[in-house]
Amino acid sequence: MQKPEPETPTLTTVARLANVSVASASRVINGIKTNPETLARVTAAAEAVGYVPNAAARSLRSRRTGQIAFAMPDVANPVYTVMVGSIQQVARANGSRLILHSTDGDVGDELGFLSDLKQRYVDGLILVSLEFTEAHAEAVADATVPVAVIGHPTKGARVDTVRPNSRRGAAEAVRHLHSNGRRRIALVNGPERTAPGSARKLGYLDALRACGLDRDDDLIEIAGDFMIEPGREAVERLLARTKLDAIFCANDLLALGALSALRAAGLDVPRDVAVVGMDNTNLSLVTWPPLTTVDLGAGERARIAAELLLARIAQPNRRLRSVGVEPRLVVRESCGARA
Amino acid sequence: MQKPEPETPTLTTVARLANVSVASASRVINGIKTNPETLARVTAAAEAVGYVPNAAARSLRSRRTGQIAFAMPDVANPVYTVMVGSIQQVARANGSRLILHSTDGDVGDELGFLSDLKQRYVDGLILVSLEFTEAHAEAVADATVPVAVIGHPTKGARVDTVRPNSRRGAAEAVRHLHSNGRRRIALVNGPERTAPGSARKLGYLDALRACGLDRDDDLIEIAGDFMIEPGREAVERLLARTKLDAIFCANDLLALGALSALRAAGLDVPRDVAVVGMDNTNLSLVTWPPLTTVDLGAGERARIAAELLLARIAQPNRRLRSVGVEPRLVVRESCGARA
DNA sequence: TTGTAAGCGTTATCAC
DNA sequence: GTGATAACGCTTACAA
Repeated sequence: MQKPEPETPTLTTVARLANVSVASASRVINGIKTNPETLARVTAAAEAVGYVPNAAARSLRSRRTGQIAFAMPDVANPVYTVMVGSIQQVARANGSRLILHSTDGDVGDELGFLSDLKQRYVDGLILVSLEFTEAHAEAVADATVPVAVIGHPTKGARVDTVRPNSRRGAAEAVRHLHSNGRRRIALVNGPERTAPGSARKLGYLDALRACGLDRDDDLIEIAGDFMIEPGREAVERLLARTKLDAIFCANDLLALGALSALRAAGLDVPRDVAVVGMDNTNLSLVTWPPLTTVDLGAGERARIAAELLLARIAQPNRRLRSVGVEPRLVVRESCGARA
Repeated sequence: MQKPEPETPTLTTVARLANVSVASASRVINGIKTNPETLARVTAAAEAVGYVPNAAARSLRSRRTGQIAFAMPDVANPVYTVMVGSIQQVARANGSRLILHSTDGDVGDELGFLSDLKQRYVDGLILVSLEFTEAHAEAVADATVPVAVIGHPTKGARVDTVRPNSRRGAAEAVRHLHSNGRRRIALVNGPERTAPGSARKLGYLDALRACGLDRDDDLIEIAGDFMIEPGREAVERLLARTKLDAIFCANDLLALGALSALRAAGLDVPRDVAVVGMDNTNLSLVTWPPLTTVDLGAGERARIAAELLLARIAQPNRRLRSVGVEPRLVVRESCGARA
């Protein structure tokens, strides 16, 4: 009962069947204006044999792959999931496919991926890098396809950029805590060598100054990573060494860890300790109590980055652009006023 | 200051520089055994000009793209995020790239994607379909590249398959509730036309029977989708019409919605109402109280699917395989014993 | 408007 | 082992 295995039809097959040249067939397939007569014949022939153009041949010749890539630190962090959704929408509207790559925040892996771009399997890349180095700038420079960065590239890097303003966002969060009567406000940060880590610390310090609070390094704790478990451990260390009535966490995952550590310590949120996170991920809605957090516009940043990238692919010499997206405090129950 | 734009080097460039034929250069690049002398020369030349093979040309000739695709219903559901991570590991170990596609559970979109496969931009597909129809089976049949399905394909579909056992998982969850003294156990299900929807309902009914509980359709509510908000609404409807002391939710997202509705109604979990979810997503750890749930082995299923797919790509005529993954109840605080 | 023909950059099949 | 050379399936000048 083995089927006679029909050869996959090529453009030549179609052309022959329609009694036209491959050139004409190609034109019809690509929607280039042609005589209605031949158009009909080619369309019919293509339909008849179930013709589908071969992607490799097409991109070899046209130098377009119809694919863009998105490289991010961590697929499991919902903030990037949101970005993926956003980018996929733009890509789909453009008829492009999306290639995903999770770098685990590893600089070496990022550089490797940038270098892979030279294979030209993709028309461009959207990169989220927590730690954009000079090496990144160089890798981008000889990448042969355009790169759009979400984050903070080094000065002079030839990339379109979408910048969050997490410094201001962090400051807003801390000021909010202060205005609710909190005075011992801790910072649970991720690694400070990263762009988010350094910006959020600066914002925290900005706000302390603005509120007339003294900086107390006992209130600053660094988690090994922007993730739940490190967040929990960081808060355990904090609780062991000092008193506090509020914690600003550098992202929502850290905040989830914080909530869990506080609960384990028998502390009530927000009565004893208020907590604020950052990113406004869907997780912040399902914690108990619901998490006050700072929305850095992940979906919007990703959408803009995708649009910038597609625009540059279409027009490689346009001026570089850099767009900022402003933060927005989202108040929920995790940081009510002091009892 | 415009650089003189060095042409992107091709294999010909390298061959000329190394004073060998393109054929030899190609062999070296592909690690085919050659005279150490020429090997050295080619390697040096390639290095010197920064040669990188062109993906399109390569796959046009070799009929391999080095890419696999993963199509799932919803990027935002953490259960699929876990799968993505798992698949990416296997793909990376194999030197393959991963293309992601979110179908929104839309059957039409799934069929469209299957049909796109004919463009051959990918060596194979891993598909999660909630509702695998005859049309899917046909689309797969003339797909020109292998497909592995996570879920329940129709009989006779020519695909490697990884099956969850959510029927048994659901039954286990409900039996657990019963053994904790619950007697009015509700089911919050997703659409029953889907495979998970129908399997989980069957499991629920199995367990009722096994525990000697009567079926009461007032205790069964269907959410419009396997998501948080529909889960919340479903529970509101339930509470409005009947008494209950436990809810089995067909996935974790529904359970999050349930927790939120119960809280809003002033009910304590687990004292008044116990809740069990399904999928053991990372969300189940961060709710309050932490969610008892059924692990259907998402990561493992995805890993196996990826391995089956790669094996078939390497060996298209091997026997079709179908692997089952068994569920595991994960007990947390959301369903303690009756007070 | 349509056809002819020249590649795009590789890999694979041959002789040598 | 190595080198010509013919594809792979398509797009695109250019000529008709």
